[in-house]
Amino acid sequence: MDEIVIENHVKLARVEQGLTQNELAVAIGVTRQTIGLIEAGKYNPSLKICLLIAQTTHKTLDQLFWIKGTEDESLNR
Amino acid sequence: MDEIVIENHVKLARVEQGLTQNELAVAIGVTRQTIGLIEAGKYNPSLKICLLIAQTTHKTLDQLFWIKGTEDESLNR
DNA sequence: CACTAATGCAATATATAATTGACATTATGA
DNA sequence: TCATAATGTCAATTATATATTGCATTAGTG
Repeated sequence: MDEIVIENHVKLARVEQGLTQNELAVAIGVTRQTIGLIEAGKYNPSLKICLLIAQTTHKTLDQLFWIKGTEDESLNR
Repeated sequence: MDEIVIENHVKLARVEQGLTQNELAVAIGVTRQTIGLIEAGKYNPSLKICLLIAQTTHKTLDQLFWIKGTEDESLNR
């Protein structure tokens, strides 16, 4: 369960909505730092935060997050 | 960020694959208890575990997890 | 019924996500 | 160029996910 790498399009989705890291964070109810770390892929967020990011940015979970090397990786934009 | 309720179809997906909680847990590299708690909706798993469950059960994240009350809730089966 | 696999459920321990506060750096606009 | 917004990052602390162990309960199967 440890070797995998998670990639995401959170930054892309956020910018598309014209939101700053802080605005997204406040909308969801987390800290700016948490958003920054998630965007940087620095850690492994909770499902709840992922779902709230998806809801706020009008994306699906699958569009936002995937395992690096997944075959359909190029599909989620 | 706290009032929301997360629902999931992890149990359904696991049974469809003919796996026990323990087999799924071992395949993913977590504990049986972790799978049991996730299926029971008792807590809020990490994205990494969610992605590994999706990969192992051949489901998408969106098919497995959603916010209760989401309009397209009836679509993810 | 007896035996075992599968699941549920606690208590405690550990790892790590997430917060808080602060400061540095990089845009960006007046 | 100056000012400020936005982002990066770090240290310290808190909250919580996950592991571990053990035992109880349920579901099948002989």
